[in-house]
Amino acid sequence: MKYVIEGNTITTEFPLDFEAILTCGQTFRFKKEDGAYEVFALGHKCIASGNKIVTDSPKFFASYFDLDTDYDKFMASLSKFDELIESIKVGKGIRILRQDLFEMIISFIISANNNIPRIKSIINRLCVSFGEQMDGYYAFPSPDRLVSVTKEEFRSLGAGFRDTYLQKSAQILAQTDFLQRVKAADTADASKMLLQLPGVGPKVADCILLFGLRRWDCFPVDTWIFKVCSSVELDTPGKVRSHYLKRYGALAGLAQQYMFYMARKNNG
DNA sequence: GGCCAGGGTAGAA
DNA sequence: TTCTACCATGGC
Repeated sequence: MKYVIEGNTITTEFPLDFEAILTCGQTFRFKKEDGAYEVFALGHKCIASGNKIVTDSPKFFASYFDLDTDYDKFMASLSKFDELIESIKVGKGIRILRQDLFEMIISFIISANNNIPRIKSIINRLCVSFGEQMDGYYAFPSPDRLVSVTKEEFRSLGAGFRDTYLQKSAQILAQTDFLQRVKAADTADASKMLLQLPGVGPKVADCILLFGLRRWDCFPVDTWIFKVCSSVELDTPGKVRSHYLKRYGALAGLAQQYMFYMARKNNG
């Protein structure tokens, strides 16, 4: 896989599908503007279209978009499962973004029993209200900033009943060495740790593991995935999860992204 | 107007 | 251990 950084522009020699990458549910901080995507992560911004990424932070976004990873071999490996062939065809441009752990924890606590347009707007208001002002946009707020945000302030962003979860989890993340310890833990231990955060249950923990810690041996089961994957035998989210985790192994998380993307694309 | 959204929690059984 | 009621909010 090859790409070139010249000045503030990254040009890849392979095609990129930003629509697939950004709308498969792993990030909420982007908007489409004149056919291109504006993408925000932590305190960075880029404009992405075609095979080009324009940004003041080219090295950051080369890593963010995971440009050093060859996905062809993963797709070839997963293609031996018949049920995935269609969704891989549809979502073949998907890449798993390398995102910030704290940003993922807060974002996916907000995602619980919520819909994607609303999650995006709540996170946007969170950044505008508490994030550092950059050049024409706002950074994702730091743990040190969110630790002093009140329950009422979280509620006023539209976070609803998630206000106390956000407030309590922000305290833990800002005032302990939780983030460092969970990064160092193996997937099983990291999962147990994440489940102890207020507002983090099995599904949110799996999303944080996959998107914030790059643990691909996870299979988040939300309502969309459950609709597609449940059956007479697999009649609970837990059964769906363990079945596909065993089936896809170290590539389960990537497989889940293909399935999620196609499920949402087919059903609006 | 009821149902749904990238669900989790507390309390009951 | 598993089951239920409840939790804000906006789009459909």
